[in-house]
Amino acid sequence: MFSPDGGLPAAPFGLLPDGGPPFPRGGYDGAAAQQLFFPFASEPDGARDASTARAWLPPPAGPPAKAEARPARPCRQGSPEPRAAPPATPCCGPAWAAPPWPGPAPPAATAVPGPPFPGPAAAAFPAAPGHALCPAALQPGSGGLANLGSSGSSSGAASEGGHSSDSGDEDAPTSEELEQFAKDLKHKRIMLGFTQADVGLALGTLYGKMFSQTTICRFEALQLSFKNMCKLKPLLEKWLNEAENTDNMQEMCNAEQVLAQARKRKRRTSIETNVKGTLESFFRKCVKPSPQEISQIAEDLNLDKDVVRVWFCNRRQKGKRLLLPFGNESEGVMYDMNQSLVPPGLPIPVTSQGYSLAPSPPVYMPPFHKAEMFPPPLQPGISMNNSSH
DNA sequence: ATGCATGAGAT
DNA sequence: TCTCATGCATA
Repeated sequence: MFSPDGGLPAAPFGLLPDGGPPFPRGGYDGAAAQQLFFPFASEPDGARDASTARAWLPPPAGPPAKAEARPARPCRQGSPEPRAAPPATPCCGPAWAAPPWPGPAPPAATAVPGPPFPGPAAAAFPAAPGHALCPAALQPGSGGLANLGSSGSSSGAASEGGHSSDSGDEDAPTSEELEQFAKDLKHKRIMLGFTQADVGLALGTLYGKMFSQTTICRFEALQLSFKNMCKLKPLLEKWLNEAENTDNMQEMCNAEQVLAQARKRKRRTSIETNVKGTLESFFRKCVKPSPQEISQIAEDLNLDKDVVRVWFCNRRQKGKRLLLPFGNESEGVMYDMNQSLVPPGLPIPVTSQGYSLAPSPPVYMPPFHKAEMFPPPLQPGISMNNSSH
């Protein structure tokens, strides 16, 4: 384990004079705070322990028992995911604190102008009995999906920033609905014997926009932005409806889409734990170091500059998931991503991965305001200048 | 399930 | 150059 205090690899960085703000740059502008992420921590290990498992309890009716757990395994095609055994006991709820999303449907909804998805979902998609499951057949008619086909890139759907808080778009699901749906989806999916990868593939077959296991996983775990969740929900809703009403689901999954993604991807860098710890401490000092600073850090840590840059980007993204958004003061934290994330006095939990997870259970973070922001409460031992003595 | 990477669009 | 959505690769 890596302890930020003592164990820190003597960070030889010349930068970050212990005194003032290590990095001059400010960072998070309003925009950052806008894209709300679910605050539930979804840390790999213990981070998400029992203590946080509060939000969702197994459906009263004893979850697994639920249904026609059809033995038939719809589609098996190398999806690595070990078809989870029926959740004998839903002990695995991704404990996530009260939905941090803004109650009133945020802009996102606009992205999916589709039908209102009435509670029971799917009404819009009568699960055509003999549905050909042909992508084309399912295309847009219904409405919202059309949007998806596009880019697949963030802005594609995200660009709807505006949202005309009136008229027909009031159908943006509430956080509760999303939460419930995600839960439902996962449960039913498992009951039906599909893996997350299967679902992602099926979406491609059905709607021409395929998603990875990762995305489905994140959806179920509510680890996407509210906007993103809103965008995907209709699709998954339809998939679910299809899956429950058709026997040909296999076909949808089988999708010959063996997309030859021969795109050479940079080999994933594996950052050592202690190095991560160092990066983490830098992050606590400044979430958005300047290019020069990044270079410096990279040099000091013997990492590629891009690796460091990307690390910070990802860390910021992750950070948003761990923090409650502004404007949610009632239960949230007013962290200022510009600088430190660590409130004074609060010990910094460190995961097995050496990450400091400010709020394990986000809800526990005492609310405080920007005004009360403090200087970078660096851990004594983490001093960036290796002056631990 | 999640860490690191990519790429489009926004700034 | 950043954010955001997304995915490959891997723990």
